[in-house]
Amino acid sequence: MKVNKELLKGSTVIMILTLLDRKEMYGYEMIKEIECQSEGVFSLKEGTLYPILHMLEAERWVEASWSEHEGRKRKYYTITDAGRGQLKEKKQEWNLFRGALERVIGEGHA
Amino acid sequence: MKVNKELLKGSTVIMILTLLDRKEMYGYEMIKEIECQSEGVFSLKEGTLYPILHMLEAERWVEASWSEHEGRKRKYYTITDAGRGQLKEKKQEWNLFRGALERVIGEGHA
DNA sequence: TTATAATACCTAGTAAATCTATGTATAGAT
DNA sequence: ATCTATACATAGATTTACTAGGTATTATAA
Repeated sequence: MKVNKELLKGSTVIMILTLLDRKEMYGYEMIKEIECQSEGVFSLKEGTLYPILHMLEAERWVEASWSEHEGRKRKYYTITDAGRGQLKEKKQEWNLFRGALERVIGEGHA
Repeated sequence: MKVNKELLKGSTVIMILTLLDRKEMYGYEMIKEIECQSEGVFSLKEGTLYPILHMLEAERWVEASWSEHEGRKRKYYTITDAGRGQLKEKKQEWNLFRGALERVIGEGHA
């Protein structure tokens, strides 16, 4: 499929980039935030999130820096300009996907 | 993730079951129909569709029967009651997923 | 005081979904 | 005669996310 292949990856990446577009965050915090904001629907696993964060860093869509908070080491991520561009693209992709699926399954008039 | 894992499979299955809930169809026809109704966004490959149809049949969500039309053999699929139940469930799942994602990425107020 | 839960990061291996590529076969158009 | 469209099918590769495991610190409860 044209969009969906991107979407499975996209639906996670789009959430991460959206959070980082609001403020810098660390991985563990993102998991809790996504769980909270989605009202428990998404419970991202660490084994899912961390590899994605490393990929985002390799793509230069985010930047990471270590800092210490109350004896704990945290890796804070910030979004880059390229990341903001990607976010915009992925949001358009999501709208395209959602619109197309709903045309097929007939939401809005069913 | 709780929903997404189901959704990648689900987004295709939900479309197939929706089509079959309207009328009986054969595989090749479904590909063209989905492509048309989604305005070209989804172009399901045969290598994707046929294994799914066989799975749906094994799950007893659809039933298949061969018939001939102008010298061509077609395998027509019809939805079962169990299939209609699944369709209802998958539509609820889609709404849950869409709602949760949009709460996180802030559509509706962004 | 010791065990457990919560915080905070990481990776290897596995499972699941879809795609690519390929095969068979017929009908119609060029 | 060859190419395109129709119509089915499967094997293997790729991609994505999960499971399961590992390290380490702090706070809480038994």
